[in-house]
Amino acid sequence: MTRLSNYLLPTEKEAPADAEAVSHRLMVRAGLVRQLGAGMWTYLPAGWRVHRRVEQIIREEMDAIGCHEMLMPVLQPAELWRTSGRYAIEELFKLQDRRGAEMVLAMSHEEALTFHMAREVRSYRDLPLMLYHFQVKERDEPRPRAGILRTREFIMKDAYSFDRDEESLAISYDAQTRAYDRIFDRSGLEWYSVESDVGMMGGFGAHEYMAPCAAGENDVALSGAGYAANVEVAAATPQPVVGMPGPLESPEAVETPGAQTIAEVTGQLGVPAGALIKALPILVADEEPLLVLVRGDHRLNEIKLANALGRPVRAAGEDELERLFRAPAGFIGPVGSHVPVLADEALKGQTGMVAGANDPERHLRGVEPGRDFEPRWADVRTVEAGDTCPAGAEIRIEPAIEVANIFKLGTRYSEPLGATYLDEGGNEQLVWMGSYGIGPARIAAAAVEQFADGQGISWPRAIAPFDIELVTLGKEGEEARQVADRLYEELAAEGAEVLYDDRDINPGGKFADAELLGCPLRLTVGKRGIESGEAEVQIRRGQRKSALALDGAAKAAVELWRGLP
RNA sequence: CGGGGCGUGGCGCAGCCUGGUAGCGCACCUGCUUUGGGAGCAGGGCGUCGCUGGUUCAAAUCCAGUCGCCCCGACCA
Repeated sequence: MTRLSNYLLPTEKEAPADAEAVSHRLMVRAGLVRQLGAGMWTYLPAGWRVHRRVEQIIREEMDAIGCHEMLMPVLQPAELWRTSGRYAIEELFKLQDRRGAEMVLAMSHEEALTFHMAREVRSYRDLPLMLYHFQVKERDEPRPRAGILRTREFIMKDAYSFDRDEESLAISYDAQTRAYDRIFDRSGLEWYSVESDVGMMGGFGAHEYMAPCAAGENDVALSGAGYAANVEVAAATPQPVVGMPGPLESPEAVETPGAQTIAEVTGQLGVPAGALIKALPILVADEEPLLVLVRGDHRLNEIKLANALGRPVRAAGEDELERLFRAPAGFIGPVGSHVPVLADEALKGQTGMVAGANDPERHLRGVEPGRDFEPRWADVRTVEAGDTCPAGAEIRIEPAIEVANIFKLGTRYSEPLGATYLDEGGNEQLVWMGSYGIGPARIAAAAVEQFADGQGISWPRAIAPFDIELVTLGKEGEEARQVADRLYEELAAEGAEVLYDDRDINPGGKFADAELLGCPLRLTVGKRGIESGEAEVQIRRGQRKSALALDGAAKAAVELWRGLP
């Protein structure tokens, strides 16, 4: 029995001054969560109920595809992470025990589970396997933010698949995909899955599940034709440049004294930014200079560049510019470059372009890639709103929270940790792995973001802290109290999870708190309704009110609840 | 890692520039009234002013250091 008079639900009229994100403000105000430190959050009872409901949906769908729940430690030997090659990660918390033995706090559990699989799996007959757990992850985030959206400690459902080969991995991956689709459909979120970056550490296929909302940390490129990709990897046809200058027989120097930025050059020469070649000095693997070219109105996408090269990249520093590129900052250009040149596909076939002349006083115009210099070509620019997707529809870009990701790991962990099996022919083979994560807290936060209104939270019914909030306007001993007490029992008998506001405060305060907390249905029992034999029911989303006959009200309310989103 | 901001009762803030023994709203407690949209009146409780050191007769206020928290960017296996 959950009576508000005997429950910890500390609501606040005002949000903490430092809370910006809608979910951060509302979850604190509604009494769901409280902060303990930077990126460290406590779930109060109602908040934890939300988390557990999300967990339960995930649990049911994992179990349904033959993925089995287990539990692994957060505290782990450092040695394991040295073996996998992940010990150097800065986000990894490192510590020592009293004897000085080195330990880590796990930020995910690939090492631990692969370690076990390496010992327990021996034969092709033992595979495939899918396992998961809900466990705390610890990450020394450079910047925790937005309440429970990005924290240093959080609970993740992480599943891992173990297969004989790539084909079998594809089947496991498919099963997980189907389970994930069902999980997000059931959660009541607005969501979609997108292609994502596979990262530098191998892997060869990845999707992220995104929940669009203002507080989202990711930008997603979408089109009406169904294209959906994280801008980290999105590819599209660029918009044409209007007002391009005509071609020239050969590049021609023009005086552009001191013009260092795109704006200054376009201003002095009277050409659109898209007519310029932006030259970016890049260091590949911290040592090799590379001049990367993008159209003047485009932005370089370092992730796409790193993926195209298969090696990490970073912008060159000022001293490295002089030393390795032998060119002055701001005036660098591809014609006569001292270092290799890589050009973005958007520059292919372009004529009449303006490029730096490696000279502070002038630029070159009439430049043609392929004629005046020979670059390596790759798609390395950041997609923009208004570009065209591969199916021909216009791209829009919107922020979204990454609520889950699925990833084909391949043999990234089985190899260093020695997870192998013997095939039918008695040959030792590496196990093929996949990993599949979901952040329940992010699902909760995304739901708050997506469905909040001026009054507060409006939970999808599947993950609300309670199904129904029952408000009585009667005090101890009054009829409205006795009728509500009875209704509470009837609702419970119907299987509803009910929060009963039996506090002795003004009606306005109860209504305001109920709308702030956002349970999908509110039932109100007051003197006025009793006289006409009715209880009032309000659907939180949209705040539509109607009357239910007190006789049979519980059944009717639960029926109504079933039809809600 | 770069930039910016903030630490004064549970929450939101004022006071700091110009040093003189801490205040407002909400919340909380008691009583009476009120009871379908955050109610009224009266009374009351709660503060090492983040911490340490310095200047001074005197520090929330000035100086130095330090810790914590937030925001923007970078980063995010």
